[in-house]
Amino acid sequence: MISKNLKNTEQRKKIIEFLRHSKDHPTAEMIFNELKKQMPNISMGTIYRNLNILIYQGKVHEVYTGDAKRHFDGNPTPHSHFICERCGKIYDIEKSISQFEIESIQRSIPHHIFRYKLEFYGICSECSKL
Amino acid sequence: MISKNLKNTEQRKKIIEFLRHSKDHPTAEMIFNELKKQMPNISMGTIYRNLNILIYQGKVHEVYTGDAKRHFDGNPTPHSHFICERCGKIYDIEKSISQFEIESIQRSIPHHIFRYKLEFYGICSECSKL
DNA sequence: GTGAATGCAAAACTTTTGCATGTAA
DNA sequence: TTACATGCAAAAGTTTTGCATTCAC
Repeated sequence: MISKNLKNTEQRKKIIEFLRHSKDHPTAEMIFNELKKQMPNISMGTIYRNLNILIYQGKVHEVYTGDAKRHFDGNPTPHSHFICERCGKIYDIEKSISQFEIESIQRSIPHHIFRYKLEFYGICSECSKL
Repeated sequence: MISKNLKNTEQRKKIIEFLRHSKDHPTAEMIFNELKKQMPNISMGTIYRNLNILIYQGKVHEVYTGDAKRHFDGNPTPHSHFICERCGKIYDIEKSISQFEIESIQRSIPHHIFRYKLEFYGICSECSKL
């Protein structure tokens, strides 16, 4: 269970900050390696514990690419993803589907939608060149 | 690398068949436990090896619910998912977004879309009652 | 002061793999 | 006959957890 009285630790702040500015959807290990430069003693346990809190709070989202690792996304603006099946790279896509479509789907089901995730899979423009 | 001359083994047939008829997006372990009733010696290695082939072929899809396990979906008709954040249950949603929206997004990016995945998160009607 | 968070290491899990054997085509 | 597939067990890899200590409030 996640406490209601969270503390604003240096580690947590650094993790959020890093994810806010990161464009490449890092894994826990990538975050760990990056923050270790500033905080040599930071541990994987701390990374994962904080990521799970941030996800629970909705401040961070996960992207699964099929590479068996979780990728984390701290971009606060609504967007979707394109995942290249050749190189595994994740691209942000600004354009999303219309609110109208979402509302239409919401009306058709008895469940209460809080948020949604839209992911595209294919071959990216870089890989197409090869 | 996956061979071009796949063989139609009893195990592979049973895995596809089970997924085709399953409505509840089982994990590898659930598939294993189910098929073990008919084939007591079937192994997890076989389950995973086949699932990965079937995914590669596009006959089976994966759903990530946030519970750290992969869930598998052999429903061949186009559909999206609603994932309950309380109970973790995955519901199929028949209604999807219009082809027009997808084409519009395709035109806005330089990458080549093969397929997409749409997932909704929230609280399901069962959990709302509690 | 007190509950929350950290670092470290061990444990828990899921998924993959090596290898000898079996089997579909 | 010969690739491909299986079963078994071990290995690999990611994520979680227990515990003593530290830290934010």
